[in-house]
Amino acid sequence: MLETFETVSKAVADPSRVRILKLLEGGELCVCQVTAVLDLAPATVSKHLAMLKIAGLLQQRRDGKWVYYRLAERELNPCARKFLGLIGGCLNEDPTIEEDRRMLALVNAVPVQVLCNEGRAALASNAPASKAPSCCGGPS
Amino acid sequence: MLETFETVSKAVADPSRVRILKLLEGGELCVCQVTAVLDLAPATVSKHLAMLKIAGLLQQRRDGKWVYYRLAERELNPCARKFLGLIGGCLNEDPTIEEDRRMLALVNAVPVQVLCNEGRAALASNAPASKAPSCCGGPS
DNA sequence: CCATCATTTCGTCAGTTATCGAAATGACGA
DNA sequence: TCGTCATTTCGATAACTGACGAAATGATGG
Repeated sequence: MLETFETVSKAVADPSRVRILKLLEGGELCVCQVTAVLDLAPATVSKHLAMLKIAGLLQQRRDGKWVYYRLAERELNPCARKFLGLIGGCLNEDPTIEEDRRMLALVNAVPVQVLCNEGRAALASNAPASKAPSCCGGPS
Repeated sequence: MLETFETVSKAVADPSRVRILKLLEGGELCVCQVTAVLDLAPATVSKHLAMLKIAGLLQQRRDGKWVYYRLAERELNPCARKFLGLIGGCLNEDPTIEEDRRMLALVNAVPVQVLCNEGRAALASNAPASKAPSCCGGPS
């Protein structure tokens, strides 16, 4: 029991992994989507996801080339359930978490295939229109 | 906020520190009492306690030579409060935690001064009477 | 004042962890 | 069957952490 608690609490005791958990509160995401939001190397993100899964906090689903992760629902681990509940009630107004949610909105506006090919570059065109002076979408 | 969460969750993500928190659910204890139960070096215990205090999970009180720690009550940190609540509902049947509680009962049966002088040796006489064959307290 | 003693801080060591790039895996489509 | 591509695993590196003994701190009691 203490060992399980340790596994889960260590999994949660890292900002990148907490950001992932908060992202997944909005529904499942594939690895490349999470990677695009966090702006980390795919290998790093994959490892974080694996750790969260081992702790019983996440579940996995494969769909073609892509692997989707989501918050564990029927997880057998009562400790993990408690931690998920705690995190659900936390950090909802944290600047980093809010920024991640904004970034996620951009990510969701792009098909997964495009995102995987282009990475964060795929988001630029849909971004807050900070540039693009000449045409398309000006105040008319 | 994320930073605070990280501090608190890292503080909780260590078995020794969780054992301390569970011990203190029974009320305040001085450093040497915690040290006797955990069977770690005083410096190590002091560091753990300091970390838990910085995270807002513990409060401190000095009484003469001794420093007493207790679970934070009026702590301003909502994150710490949530974690304390979670831990309060966890691990109550964990073998290590139960053993710590048994050891704490022995520790509480000894005056603090004696405990500080003799360390764990002060507990032997009150222990499950595994030795002491000749006199005093036989079944008679 | 000074010695004592509980606690804390300092310095160090071994073990762990987050991160990355490179290579391996595994599923899809030609 | 073979190449492509998302994901994972491997290997290495830098930073962090838990543990300890030794020294510093700080309050008590003579």
